[in-house]
Amino acid sequence: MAEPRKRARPGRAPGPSGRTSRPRQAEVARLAGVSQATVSLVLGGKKQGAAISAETRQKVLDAALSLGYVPDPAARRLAAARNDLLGVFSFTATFPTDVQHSYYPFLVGVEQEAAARGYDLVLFTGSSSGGAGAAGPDALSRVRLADGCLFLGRHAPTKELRRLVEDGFPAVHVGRRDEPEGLAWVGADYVSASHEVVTRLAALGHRRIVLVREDDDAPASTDRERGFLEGLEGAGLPAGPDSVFRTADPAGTLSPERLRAWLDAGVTALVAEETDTGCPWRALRSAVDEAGLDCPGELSLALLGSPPADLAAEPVPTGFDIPRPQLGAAAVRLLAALVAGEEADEPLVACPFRAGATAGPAPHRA
Amino acid sequence: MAEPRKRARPGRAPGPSGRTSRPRQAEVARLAGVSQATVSLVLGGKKQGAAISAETRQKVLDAALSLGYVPDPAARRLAAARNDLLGVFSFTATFPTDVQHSYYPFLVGVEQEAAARGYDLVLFTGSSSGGAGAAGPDALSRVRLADGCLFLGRHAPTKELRRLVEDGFPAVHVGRRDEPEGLAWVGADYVSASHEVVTRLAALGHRRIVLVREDDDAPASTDRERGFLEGLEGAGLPAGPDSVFRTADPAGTLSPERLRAWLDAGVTALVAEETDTGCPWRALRSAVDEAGLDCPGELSLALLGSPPADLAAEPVPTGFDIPRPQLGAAAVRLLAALVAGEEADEPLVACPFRAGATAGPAPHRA
DNA sequence: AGTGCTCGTTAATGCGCATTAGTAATACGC
DNA sequence: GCGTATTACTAATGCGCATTAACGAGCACT
Repeated sequence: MAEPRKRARPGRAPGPSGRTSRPRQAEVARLAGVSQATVSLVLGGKKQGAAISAETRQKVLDAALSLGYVPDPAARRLAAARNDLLGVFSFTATFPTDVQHSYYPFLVGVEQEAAARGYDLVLFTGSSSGGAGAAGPDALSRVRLADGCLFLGRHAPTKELRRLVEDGFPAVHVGRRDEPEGLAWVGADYVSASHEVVTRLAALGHRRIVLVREDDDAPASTDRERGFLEGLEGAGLPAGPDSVFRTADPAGTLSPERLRAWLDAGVTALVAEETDTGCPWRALRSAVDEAGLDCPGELSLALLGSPPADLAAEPVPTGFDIPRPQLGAAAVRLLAALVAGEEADEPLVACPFRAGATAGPAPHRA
Repeated sequence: MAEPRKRARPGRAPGPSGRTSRPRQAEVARLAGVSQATVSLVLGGKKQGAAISAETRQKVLDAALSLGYVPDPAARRLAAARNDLLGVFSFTATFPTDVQHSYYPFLVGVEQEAAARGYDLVLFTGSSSGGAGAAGPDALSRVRLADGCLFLGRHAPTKELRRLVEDGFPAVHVGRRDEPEGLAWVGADYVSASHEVVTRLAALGHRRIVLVREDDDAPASTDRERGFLEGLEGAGLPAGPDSVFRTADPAGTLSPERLRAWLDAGVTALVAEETDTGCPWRALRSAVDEAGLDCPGELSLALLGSPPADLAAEPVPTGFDIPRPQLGAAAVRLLAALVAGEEADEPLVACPFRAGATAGPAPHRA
């Protein structure tokens, strides 16, 4: 018969201090003079079925408190229960040094909502699974430690996500996503919001409006373009193929000359999409400055999203705000529902219009 | 002889799809014609001791691949008696809406270092343990589910922290801290950095320098004051009790008149400490503006810390930078050492001097 | 007194994996 | 030809918890 081995256990203070390891249910049970099963029933027991006398319950609670007992999340999980942990997985560092595309605003909402529902958050990182980036095919599977997981970032590996979804693991992507079929997501309603921006511009008298977007087919870009085009249509404006300008190399091609050309062609308003990097908007602003154009006067500008932090001030861009905290909160709500086995869905969050100061009445045609 | 019950297992695909649950090592073993233990050895085996023939190893790997086996992290962690989780506990929301005192810069370092060491992060929040704020007396107990925990924020409850420390739970506070004796911490070397700032000012010819600080006896404030006084002493300057000005209500008492009075008394440089709120510096700046003083010309200003994000630009304050990411990383290193049972300590992180543009040579006395 | 309850508690079991003692098989030495 | 290494693998065990069958005690009826 193998003797119980003594493994080195982390969490146990080193020898001299004489301290013991984290308490287990067994120790609580001993102290309370009951069995381990009883402890489990008392502590785990939000449930009804439990028939525990008030006296016993109290003894157990006291013992647990005095020992500072806290259940082991892994064991809880393994025993087919929940551990009240929600994962957050980003496909880049969650806290990038480059303050640009950070998930901070989402996390504000995520934290609040999770806290309100009694969940703690586990931050997983793409890179942490090996430092060398892509890691194994199980990079994502670490999230299974939690009851469910939120996914942030554009470049989620579809294949591995599909696996999680197929296994019925509760997963929610922040941002619209078609790829792994069946993956739940919450997203901002870019279509409606973009539509509205165009409608407002049209109401200001603009007849020729051009969308500047990145040359990337992320859903976020597609949605904005769709809303933009629908907006044009709704306003009875022509929507030719040259209504949309794609910038492969934004800084290079979006030149002051380009701007002049548009103006000459009758364009009076430019709409840029917001992205991680803020490239289109940045390029637009600098081109306008270089060309020496008067922004609300000669040319109206709008931004389909929130401006990057570093140029949020001064002329507040006309456009719409992405309610990121609300998005984060909505994601947590959805995830919590999935974890609970419910079938909730609340995919779209509305983006309020932001008046700003970069759009004005269309200038009278020469 | 209890019959194996069939529990509803999360992570198992629901019935109709006909999917079977994801494979276990046992299935891989069956397919490869070996035992579960062998599978574990092959798959888990970064270790040396394992004696596995190349042929068997390959069979197992093939089988695992063909079944798409991924290990269950919960089981892995349970069996390994470690969960590779480090806690992060803030005494306010970790992601405050108020962008002022955010822990973001720390988290950058914390995430990086934790990732590099293969730890995931559990985010606890003061409020998450009950919604209604203070929660039970065991609010802090939750952190025990991690292997160790980082504490952020000024207002950590000493009593509960003491409990954790006494139990040998690995805990590290970010920021110097005496209170619960034995609590490990990492902090910025405010003393040396403040000392240096004063030395530099003295080198510029300033003879009378006043420190503006909050009326709070946090270690961070105390340290700066100490460094400030030592700096004066080192430069052979007088350090009377009126060298330090405490602002109970900063905006109110730090008036332009106050400034004038200092100037009249021969003060040529003011040094403000940095705090969560940035109050002292903010008050100082606005008083100087109101008084219509020429900053580097008539009066030199220095900030003992990094400026708040919203007024980081324009005249970059002379002073020192707090290397928060490095602090976060150092905290994780220390915590990891404690978890491993080592006795490492690396408490102080140096703060580099920032030349800035708010300090210049002392004006010639009239 | 015996039968049928309900109530409170415990013993037993397994989740999926890592670990170690142990066994079978082959190689080596004299 | 028999002990001793060495190699390649398997059986058995437990991590900490949730779950459930089973059990003893008390009580109300026949």
